[in-house]
Amino acid sequence: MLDPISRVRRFNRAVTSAVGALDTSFLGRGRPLGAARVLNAIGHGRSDVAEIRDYLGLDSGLMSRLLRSLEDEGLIETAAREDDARCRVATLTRAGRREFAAYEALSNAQAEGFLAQHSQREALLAAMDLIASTLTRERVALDEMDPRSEEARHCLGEYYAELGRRFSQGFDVSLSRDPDAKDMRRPRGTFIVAMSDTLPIGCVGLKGTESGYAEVKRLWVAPSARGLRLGRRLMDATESAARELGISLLRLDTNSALPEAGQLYRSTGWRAIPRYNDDPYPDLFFEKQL
Amino acid sequence: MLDPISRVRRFNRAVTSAVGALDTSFLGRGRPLGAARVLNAIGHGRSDVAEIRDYLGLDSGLMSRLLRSLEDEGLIETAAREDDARCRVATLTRAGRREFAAYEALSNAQAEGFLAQHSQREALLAAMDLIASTLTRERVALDEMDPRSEEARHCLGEYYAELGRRFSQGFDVSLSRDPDAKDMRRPRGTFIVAMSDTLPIGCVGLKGTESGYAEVKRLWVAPSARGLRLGRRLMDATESAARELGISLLRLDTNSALPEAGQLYRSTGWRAIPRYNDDPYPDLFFEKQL
DNA sequence: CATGATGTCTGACTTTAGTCAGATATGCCG
DNA sequence: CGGCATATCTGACTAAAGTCAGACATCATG
Repeated sequence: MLDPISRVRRFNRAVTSAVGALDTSFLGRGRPLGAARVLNAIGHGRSDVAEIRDYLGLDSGLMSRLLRSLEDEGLIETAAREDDARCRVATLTRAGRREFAAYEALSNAQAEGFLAQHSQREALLAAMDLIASTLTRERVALDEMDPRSEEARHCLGEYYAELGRRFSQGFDVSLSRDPDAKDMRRPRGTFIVAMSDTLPIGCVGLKGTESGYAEVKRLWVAPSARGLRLGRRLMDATESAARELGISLLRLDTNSALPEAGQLYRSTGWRAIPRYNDDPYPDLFFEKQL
Repeated sequence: MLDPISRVRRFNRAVTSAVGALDTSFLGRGRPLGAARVLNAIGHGRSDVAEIRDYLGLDSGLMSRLLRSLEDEGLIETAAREDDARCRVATLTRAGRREFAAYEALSNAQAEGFLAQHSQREALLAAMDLIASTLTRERVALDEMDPRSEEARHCLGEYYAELGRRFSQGFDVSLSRDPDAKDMRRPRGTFIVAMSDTLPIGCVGLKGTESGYAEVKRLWVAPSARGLRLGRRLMDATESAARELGISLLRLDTNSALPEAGQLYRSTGWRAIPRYNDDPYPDLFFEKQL
């Protein structure tokens, strides 16, 4: 029972029974699972009824009845949406928020209990991130965001930390030509964050310049999301954004200590060019005509 | 959304929807999940009705009806058990084996599809092993087995391979005092394998000698199962077995290149003693009075 | 403002899962 | 053999989930 397929299936069995246990713990609050799921979806900020229905994959009749039962319990209120009275929005009442908090506490306790099983938390978390990223691969959203947003700053922080580990001389942002945030906002450029569920797992910046080209900066993919071809997707998205912005020439610099990046550029139509700036860190320079 | 709890919960969400997708694919064969699960349990070699019921957590009434429906479909046959006619055993018919094979194919395809998502298969598999071992931690069974069994040989092979990696001079079993299998069988000694589901994830041998003590040999825990205190459980089981066998003094040798092992022995009542054999590999020797 | 599309709701229905109290057959033990 | 335990089966029930057709209000558009 040691071949890859058996190992995946052992994982499936383990996880199936764990999921079942969590569902069972949710039943402890005296309400069927369907209603509990709707309540939790609302608690997590999904207010449009159609969105919840879609998210949970429910029939509209069933959905309507579940909303009614939550209303009867006094946990939610529904109202027509301001801009389109055909649609309904649901919000938690005070009692609903209390009940939602109780479900959150159950979920958190379950998660903590799981982490406590293992004496090497970080290894366990890394394994979970890897699997979650793989499973949600097709659902990774590439969102244009402000480079100063919390998500972007998280990615950049991880990116700098990794450069520090991988460059033999370390990495100090202040010595590098740190791009100005305004150069990575439309219409001069953009900044794209790859979001898997609520977790930022990659980023890339497009920095407008005055020199007839734009630069690709800060391409980073979280360790747990490597191997999923996310770097390529981010680069494709950057090129699309550049075309939209009327940019026809892209440049970037990188370092030979990051071989997977160089590999990606070479395999996607980038051409090595001579050094075009005096940043101390890069030793490889590329260009791509769109 | 980067704190540990959120990461665990992101994993839960990802995995819940994947499990749901597998269930849905099973429904494609025109039979409710309950019946499909029973059929698969039988296909995987569980023939006793009581055992299946216990494994799937089903009520006896429900179980009986599910068996009846599979019988009506011509997929299984039930009969009274030879040695106890109150119990029933179920077996697949020819059609049942075909149907079971179709479910297996679905499971395998799903597993392969998942592996194909990722370009670093081994990392993904290691992550799944780690999580599966953590989740099934309480269900790990410590089974006494023949040291020549397939499970035992797998563990020993992994153990030797790891010593080879960790000893600077490598490891060659033939140079070591490889215990005779018969010394690790009752009543002289024993060999214990830790089984997680169908996967052997650890082992330990108790080797009887003529010298007034028994030796603990071949303590190994799979990398994916480290951090779960399995080594301690294996050692406890060995001590219990030794007591049962009337052994009152245990010895073992180990190497300082395996610090976690030395740490375990020191923290569980073992006392360092002088070298007591001429094996070239160990450099640390311990003894414990039971 | 008529028309068709959209989103929600209601009623009537089915399937699946699960519970529980007996009925029945068999095994074990004195 | 009687009496009790065990394993399964049957019938009668409930709860939850899901399906489907049609009703109704609202929106967008020509």
